[in-house]
Amino acid sequence: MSDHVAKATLYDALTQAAKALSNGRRAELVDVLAQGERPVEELADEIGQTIANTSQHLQRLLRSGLVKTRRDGTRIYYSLSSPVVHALWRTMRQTAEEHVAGLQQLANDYLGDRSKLRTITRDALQARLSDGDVVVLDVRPEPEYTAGHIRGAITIPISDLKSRLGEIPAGAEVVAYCRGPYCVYADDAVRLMTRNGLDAARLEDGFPEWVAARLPIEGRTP
Amino acid sequence: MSDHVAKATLYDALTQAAKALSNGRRAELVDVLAQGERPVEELADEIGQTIANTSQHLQRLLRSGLVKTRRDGTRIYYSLSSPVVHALWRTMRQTAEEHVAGLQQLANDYLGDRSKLRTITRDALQARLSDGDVVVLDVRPEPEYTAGHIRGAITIPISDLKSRLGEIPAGAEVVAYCRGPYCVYADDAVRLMTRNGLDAARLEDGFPEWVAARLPIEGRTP
DNA sequence: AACCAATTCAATGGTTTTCTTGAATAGGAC
DNA sequence: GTCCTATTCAAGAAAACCATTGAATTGGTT
Repeated sequence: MSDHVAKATLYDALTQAAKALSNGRRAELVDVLAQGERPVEELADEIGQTIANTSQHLQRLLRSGLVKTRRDGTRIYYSLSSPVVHALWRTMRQTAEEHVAGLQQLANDYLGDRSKLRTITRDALQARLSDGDVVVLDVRPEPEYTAGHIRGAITIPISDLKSRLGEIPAGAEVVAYCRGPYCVYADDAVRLMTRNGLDAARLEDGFPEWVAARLPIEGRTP
Repeated sequence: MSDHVAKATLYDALTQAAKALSNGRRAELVDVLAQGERPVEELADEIGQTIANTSQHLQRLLRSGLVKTRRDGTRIYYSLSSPVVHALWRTMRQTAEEHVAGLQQLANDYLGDRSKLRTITRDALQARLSDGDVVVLDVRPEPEYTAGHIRGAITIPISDLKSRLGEIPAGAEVVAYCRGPYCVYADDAVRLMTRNGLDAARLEDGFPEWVAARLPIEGRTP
């Protein structure tokens, strides 16, 4: 093999990870998988695609090594191969935020106006956790809470929140969190709780970042 | 716009940076541009493509915001928009190294056997720089040396090295460096010098990593 | 103005991606 | 074994991507 061809082949291989993440649907999948393992059908539902199509995207991720699978009876659970994959996704996001034209507008279109939402940083939340005067509320779908959550958090998925507001301990401030900076669940939760007279704020970014910062968690996530 | 469409559009936009880097030729371009700005014709030569094709790849990078241009007379110089772009390229590379099957084999095919090359870490080199008993040799093409190089390094492009071996100060150990871990120039230089009785080693990775580590440089790079 | 050099543009054809649809497979329950 | 469920496979069409070719632009030089 000529040097020229060998070089081209090597650089083609070096871009495989980028190719795997260069599709919006696969990016959504990685965003969900960063919360923990999930079976194909649930993933298809999360990204709003057919099962066949989702399966093909997942196999693309599998071929490039970014995810792995585990069979349990008739179900096949997908999960990220390692924290490096989530780090790549975060770096990619950051690069897009800084350099891709029009991204801010698209983010606003999807996320809505966040200027009126009170947010709290990871460090601030951790500091207040030890004081115990704050309720941490996980509003992600139940399987993601089960797979792992912030230590001491309670779970009320956003879809149930309206009818289960009464379960939230009264008196303390509520901090809601979800999947990350581009997830709207916590936004919706804070708006709903505020309208109902609760003192609510949103944790900046989400659970995977909490894990990456090595802050205390509990649940199945190792 | 429905929420569903807005979300898909946002995630599509978030993958733009990955899409831009998801092609081997564009990855090679970023690797070269990480050394400093270069005009189109030289870039085409570096990646072994036609000028028209190189121009189109560069404009793809430009549209996604990863590079910027500067006109000087009849030439147009391309450069990376910010250090974030190089960080993305490094993270991408690292992810591929850890997860893409067969990458090690392809790297060996192109880089050859490195086991007999002595290498020195960045920190070790910096420590010895103050002692002054080491010659740092930049074997990249001249324009890249001019754009910026390790403080105190001398330049002999790999293409000229054989006929200019006499210029290397005798007596001291020589440390050669080039573009990064996937660049063969320093490898070739160390082999050539060793065959000629010089005491030579290769700096692990290359100039962009030296810059990223905020070690001393000189030349035009800010 | 005429010419030249560097770069971009536009059109073409071949390849790869992506989604859809419907059939095939593999493990579990009866 | 037969049925059921979760997932994968296979085939096809529309769109995007990529290298090639030759023409068009833009700024500089004579």
